[in-house]
Amino acid sequence: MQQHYPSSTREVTATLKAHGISPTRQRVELGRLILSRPQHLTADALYDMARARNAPVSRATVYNTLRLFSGQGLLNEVVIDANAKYFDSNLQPHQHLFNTTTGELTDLDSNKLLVTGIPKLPRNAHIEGIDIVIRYSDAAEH
Amino acid sequence: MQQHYPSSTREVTATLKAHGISPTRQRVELGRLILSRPQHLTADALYDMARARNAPVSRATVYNTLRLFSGQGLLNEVVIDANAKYFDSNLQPHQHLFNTTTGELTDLDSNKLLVTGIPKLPRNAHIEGIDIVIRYSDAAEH
DNA sequence: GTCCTTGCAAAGTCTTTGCAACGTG
DNA sequence: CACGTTGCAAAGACTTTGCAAGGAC
Repeated sequence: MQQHYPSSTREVTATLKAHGISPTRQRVELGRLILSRPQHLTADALYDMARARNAPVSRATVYNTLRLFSGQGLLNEVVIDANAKYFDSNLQPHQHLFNTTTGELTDLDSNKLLVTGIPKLPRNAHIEGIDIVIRYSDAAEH
Repeated sequence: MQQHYPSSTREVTATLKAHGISPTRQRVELGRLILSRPQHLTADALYDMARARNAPVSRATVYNTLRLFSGQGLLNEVVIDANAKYFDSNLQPHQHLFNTTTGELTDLDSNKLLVTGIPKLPRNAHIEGIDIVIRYSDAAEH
């Protein structure tokens, strides 16, 4: 199932409504910034982005909106390390490639990676997800 | 290669020295608590543990010591989600099983899980590690 | 004695919250 | 108008740091 990334005001408004979120000006602005393509943003990066586009929004609203979007299934939270909490607009199952030298985070298609040997879990256990992060550095180790 | 988990004062002292860490009373106490077996502890849990054993150590020292131990390769940091930063005394390659209902975090043997399909990285890229967390819940979804 | 370590308290960072003003229907 | 939302500033959780007192060798 392909994912759609809404970019226009109208599209974002419709997406928010479809997820039970009332489309205020700030939410639509933030939605256009983060939902329009697969990407990973921190709260701070989104805040800066909004200001840069002359669509200033308070930090509180950025945090509240990200929390709301995640709760309503519009974003996933990705924790790459203790100091980097990203919100990911790509909702397809996928994995991450993290360049520890540059901090660059890229997506890997789910169907390219295969994990085998997952142990049996208790009968009532329900797997919610498998998070995979491949970390690599650019610098050669000497 | 099997890993040894030092538990006596003497063993921990030797381990610290072997890693270039001067074995002060606080460090040896904390080392005995966290290095003696494979486990995952947060800074706060270690702090509480030390107090419970009548080996009180300040929070600053707990944080500084955990940072030092990690930097010297005695511990790994594991981030399971945005609100849970653990220090893991198991240095063998392994993966994590995280029960989202109870918060329980268990280790999986590296050789049971197999990941295939890792894409080619640039020539000078060096894979530092592959972090895998399988999240599951106890509750049945109705 | 010299240098490193500790513990306290203060400062920092990131995130959430209380609340009055504001907007939307 | 009623209700939800925003923005500010304050509060919170967690972690780091400055510095004087204390400890290791």
